Amino acid sequence: MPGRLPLFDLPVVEAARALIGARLLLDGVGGIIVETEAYDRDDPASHSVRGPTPRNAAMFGPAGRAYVYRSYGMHWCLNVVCGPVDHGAAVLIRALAPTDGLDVMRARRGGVADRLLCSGPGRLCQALAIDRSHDGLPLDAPPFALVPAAGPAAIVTGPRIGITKGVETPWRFGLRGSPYLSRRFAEAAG
DNA sequence: CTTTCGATGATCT
DNA sequence: GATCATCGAAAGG
Repeated sequence: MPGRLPLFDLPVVEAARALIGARLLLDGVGGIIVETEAYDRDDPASHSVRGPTPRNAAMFGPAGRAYVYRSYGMHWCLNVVCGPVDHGAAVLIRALAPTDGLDVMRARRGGVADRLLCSGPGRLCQALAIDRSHDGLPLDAPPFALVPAAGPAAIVTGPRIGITKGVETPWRFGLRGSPYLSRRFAEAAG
């Protein structure tokens, strides 16, 4: 399987950490992943908790593919399916530090400040023009590209955002100090 | 600065 | 019919 990345096969929480610092591009447009969240198979917050459905089918397929779904009727969200085949776990990509195709992203995002181009799961999908047509596609092959981080990243951890179940599980991960996070992490004082 | 709230439609019960 | 893995504008301190 050419181009397949080892991190795809990690347990989903480890994969969510490993994806921090990786570069994600679609048609050459994108940036460095700075924020992720893990969603596991029997996780009350996960779309996969009640088993396969038409919407979440990609979560139960091979790792390394995209799971794209519509959120609140108007946004798209991108996940990386991770773990064993058919396991039903995925990493939500929540924010990028934009590095490639800035002008394209600015146009798609209606001229917002650069720090808001990809600082949120809905925002980054708008900036990269991700939609349902990308559901199930491999993320390490065209039109996508996914380049792992060169070395270990400084990672901050906290509870996931916007959910009503599993609210205390600390499966949100961010690149420490990045100005492109969708929200700040509550870092320890001192 | 913070909190609140409407938009908007697929998905699942 | 209820529930959203969100965003941005508006209102309040």
